[in-house]
Amino acid sequence: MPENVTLSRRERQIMDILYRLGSATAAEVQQHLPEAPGYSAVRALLRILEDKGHLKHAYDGPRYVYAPIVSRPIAQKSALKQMVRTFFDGSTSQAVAALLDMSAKDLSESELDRLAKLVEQAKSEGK
Amino acid sequence: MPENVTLSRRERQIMDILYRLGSATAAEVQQHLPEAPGYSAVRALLRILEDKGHLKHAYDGPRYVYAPIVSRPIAQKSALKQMVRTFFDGSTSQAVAALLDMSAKDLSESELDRLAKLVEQAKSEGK
DNA sequence: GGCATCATGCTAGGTTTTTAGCACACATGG
DNA sequence: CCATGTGTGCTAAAAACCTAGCATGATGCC
Repeated sequence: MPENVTLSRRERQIMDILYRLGSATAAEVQQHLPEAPGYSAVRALLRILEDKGHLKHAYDGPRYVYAPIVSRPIAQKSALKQMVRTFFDGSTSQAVAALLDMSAKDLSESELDRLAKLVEQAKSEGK
Repeated sequence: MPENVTLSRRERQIMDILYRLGSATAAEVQQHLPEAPGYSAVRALLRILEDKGHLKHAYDGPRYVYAPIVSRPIAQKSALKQMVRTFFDGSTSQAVAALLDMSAKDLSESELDRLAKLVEQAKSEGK
């Protein structure tokens, strides 16, 4: 379990990439890093993250494939909580409103229907 | 304008606090920092953040009150984008769904109504 | 077999971050 | 007046972060 939640700059960048990709090799991580450092540096950081308990590696043939230890759903939840707390005074509905406002035009009809259903469902559950 | 977006660990913590509080003195920031360092250290970091263009200070009688330069709405948007991209494959509706799922029980009737309206509105606008 | 290739493990340094401490300025009240 | 408390600016050094380079082992191919 990752006890130290405050990651350094590079560590956070790497974790973000891994959550985005699901899992990745050192080379892939390197490709996605902004202002990418050398391959060695990336590997060293991956090892550190593994030591700290944030990552694990598996073998894909000859090389390592790294993946976060905390599952995506859990990490999502924790990130959302942090976000709502920091930027929306703890108000989920404010956050949802901002999300909708931000990308209303990108949402398809069916996605909007799905969201409407979710809101309905929340209503009935709340009663 | 803040050109360097990648903040260090402490810098990010401080910016989060300031977005949460709106504005704060050095002492207040210190109180909210996890594993808070000494007062001097906090002030030094605030000065650095100001140099980098992330913060500005105003005078509240004898002391400084710091506030983010990038407005909350803009920062919200940017943080949400990052979040959706990292944890939800770029899908806003997935993110909304997760938010609702996470805290459906905390939402009041009226808040849910408001969200339903927003979804409706997005629908009509999208057409 | 021997050689290139590609992987990992490790470690030493350079750089950045983070911190505490000191110096100074300005109020306040005994 | 002058001691005291509370604020800021600055600086040096400790700590953490980040990086490159080298050693080593496995694999594949000529």
